[in-house]
Amino acid sequence: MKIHSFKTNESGLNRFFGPLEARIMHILWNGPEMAIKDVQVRLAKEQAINFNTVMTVMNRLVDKGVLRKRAEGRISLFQPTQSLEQFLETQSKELTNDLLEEFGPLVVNHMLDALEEADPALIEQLEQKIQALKKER
Amino acid sequence: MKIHSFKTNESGLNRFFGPLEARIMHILWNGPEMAIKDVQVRLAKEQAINFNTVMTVMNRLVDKGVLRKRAEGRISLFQPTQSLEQFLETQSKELTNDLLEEFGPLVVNHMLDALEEADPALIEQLEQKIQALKKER
DNA sequence: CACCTCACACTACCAATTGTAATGTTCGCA
DNA sequence: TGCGAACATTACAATTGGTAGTGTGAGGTG
Repeated sequence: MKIHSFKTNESGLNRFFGPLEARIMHILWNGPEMAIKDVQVRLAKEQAINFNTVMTVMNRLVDKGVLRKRAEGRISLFQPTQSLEQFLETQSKELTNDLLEEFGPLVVNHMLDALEEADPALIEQLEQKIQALKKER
Repeated sequence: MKIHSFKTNESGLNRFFGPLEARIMHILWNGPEMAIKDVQVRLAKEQAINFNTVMTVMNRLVDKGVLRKRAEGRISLFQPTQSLEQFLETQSKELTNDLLEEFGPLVVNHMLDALEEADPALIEQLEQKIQALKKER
């Protein structure tokens, strides 16, 4: 399975995951390989949460392919299948492709506006890349 | 209400709508203001479909703000609140902004690759726009 | 005038997704 | 040898989208 929806009314990891899923991924991405208990304890620091709830969601994340589960004796250790950077890289690439594929020229028109608003320096960066690409040929 | 999610595993209008919703929007965007019956008849040409099913989904689309409903005597006429062009414009803009906001420089790195793959001419177009923007200042 | 039909409203059910949690099972160790 | 921790199984609730039955009201026709 994979991520197949990008939520426009959320932000951060919540764009890709449900709220509990997102908190779990956040923990796993900012720490070492962990057992369910470890995750549950960390979550419980903010909000009491049932162990089984955490287990269910984590196993679902395994089914989705974003977590890897490994048996270590009688406990299971979990870690993301991709680093956060890889994940964002993959997602942003996929979304960029999808956007271009779906909207083509329309998106090009927005890119500059969006870039300027987000960070004008990015426009420079983009131009550099275009120049580099041209030289290549 | 509005569109909250962009599906990466679908294409076309199905990225924004459920399958039946998408077919309904397609019809409404490619024809005049219509009654439920009109839409149902058109849909039924491909697949038998219950009048009430169509009505329910169309009313939900009104709730979501993508259709406008207008009483004409005892029948209701429906039409999109935005033209298809406006809708795609809005969506692509929103998504582009979201993407930049969420990923910033990461997306810039992908844009060229994506552009090149989608249509190399778009890169030209983008460069033109950058030049135009520079002159402006 | 009674009635029938048609358009619409209301309500409900199903499947999938996500959060929640009770109950059941297994296995190591005290 | 039986307890407790970790895991498995199962299920329920809310939400979203597809489906459709039943109820209501208004207009035309016999």
